[in-house]
Amino acid sequence: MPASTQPDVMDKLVSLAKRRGFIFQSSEIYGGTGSVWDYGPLGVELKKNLKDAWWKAMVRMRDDVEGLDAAILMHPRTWEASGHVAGFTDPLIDCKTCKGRFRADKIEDARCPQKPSKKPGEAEQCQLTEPRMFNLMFKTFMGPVEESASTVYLRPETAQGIFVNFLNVQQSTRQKVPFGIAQIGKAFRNEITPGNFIFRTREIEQMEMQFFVEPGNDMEWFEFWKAERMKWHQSLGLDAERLNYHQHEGSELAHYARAAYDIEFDFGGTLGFQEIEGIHNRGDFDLGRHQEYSGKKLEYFDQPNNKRYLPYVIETSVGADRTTLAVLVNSYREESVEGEAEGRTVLRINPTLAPIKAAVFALTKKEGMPEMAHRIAGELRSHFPTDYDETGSIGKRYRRQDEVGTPFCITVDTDSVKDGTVTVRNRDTLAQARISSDHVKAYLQERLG
RNA sequence: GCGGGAAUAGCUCAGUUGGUAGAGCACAACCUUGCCAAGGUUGGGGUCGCGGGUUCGAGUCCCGUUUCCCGCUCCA
Repeated sequence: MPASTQPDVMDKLVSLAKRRGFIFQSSEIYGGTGSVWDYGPLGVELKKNLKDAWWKAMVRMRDDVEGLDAAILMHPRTWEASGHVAGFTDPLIDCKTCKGRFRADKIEDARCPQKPSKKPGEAEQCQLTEPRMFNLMFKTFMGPVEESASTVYLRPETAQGIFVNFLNVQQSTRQKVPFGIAQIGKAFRNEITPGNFIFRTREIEQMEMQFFVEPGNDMEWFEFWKAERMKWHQSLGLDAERLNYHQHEGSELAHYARAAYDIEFDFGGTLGFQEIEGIHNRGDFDLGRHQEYSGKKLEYFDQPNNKRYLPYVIETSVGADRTTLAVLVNSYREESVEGEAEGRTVLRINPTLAPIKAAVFALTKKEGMPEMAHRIAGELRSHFPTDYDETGSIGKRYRRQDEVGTPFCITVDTDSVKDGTVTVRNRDTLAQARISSDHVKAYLQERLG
């Protein structure tokens, strides 16, 4: 993992996010809930725009990917088949003396932190506890009476909802392999060490696509999606030099994976490069296991070639929360303005993702300016999120909008009332254009994409 | 989950040897100005994370707890 050369803006971003209504800590008035966050008025717009951009790229623009929205609660056997009941249940051993913690199945490799030359248990002061289980899946009950209800889990990943619906989707849409199924949804993990704002949380939103291919074509499609997904992140405006691939090798590979790459983003500071998306070749592990555990055949029938096989799966899995954070980190700037003592804080967010697209100002509260500005704002609002502001100096209002990444500000002045022209100010260039108020909508639509 | 540190207004912080809380910025109203955070007046907002204890009296001392940060561990 390359070291970060980018500044650490996380603390400033946490503060800005709260002050301006992007992200709040969950249940704050009760002291907060560990590593769970709420998206405020601007945050929900930003995240929704991000999810819409993904959905458009993965589902709407492709005829070989279908959408799905599977339920969070699934049959408990799903998680036995997927390997989560076993894989999520690691017996851990603590050392009371050296304060170390080790996985019971890895204890042979581990070294005692207090006596690195020895293994835990060999160092004379080491006092090991009995192995304890840490299940990272959230467990709950289905049925009103707890004692007689069945145990169910909040899904720790969205992928299994796609696998169990593989034939439903294939048959209902008459898709032929190769094709994919995409979905956006919540997943839940009892992370032992969450943190870093919305980077690692216990309730996450994933954007996943499982692409089903004929065995033998899998690595070709793996390379295709690996490249495709990198291009997508760059299309969001994430800087190319802040993105890189990380290949999983050997013990890093998950139990299901034949090949895996992460796309990492440089969050700056001590966090540095961290995974925002995983591209995995899962082979036929999942369909094979579900076939075995359910007793239902999940094979695909290739009619022209009269072949029957379990498809291999290329998975792309991106965290919506992490990518939202990446967009915020990437766009945060503190800039000096020529001739100004105070600089400005600006989010240079891709206009497609910006929570507010335009803000309309009345230069003063006199001479019919507020009325005209309100009228323009009202017209724009039916096309995209639009803000109205008439308080404070004009410069202050520009700064307010810069801070939340609004691409365009429209100002109504005394001339506007007379001749119908307004000033449109560009967030990034600070350039001002004088155009007819009748053309504002078209002007913005052209530039917002 | 373990060890260490922290928690006072929306934000950043001050608060003396224990004596019932302040600043700057932000926010709201009004005046003024009028195209890049100008100025003035006024105002709202904190039972000092939460719960106990010691004390005549606790933001301050003690215990517990929650949350956050750092380091382990974990991230299948």
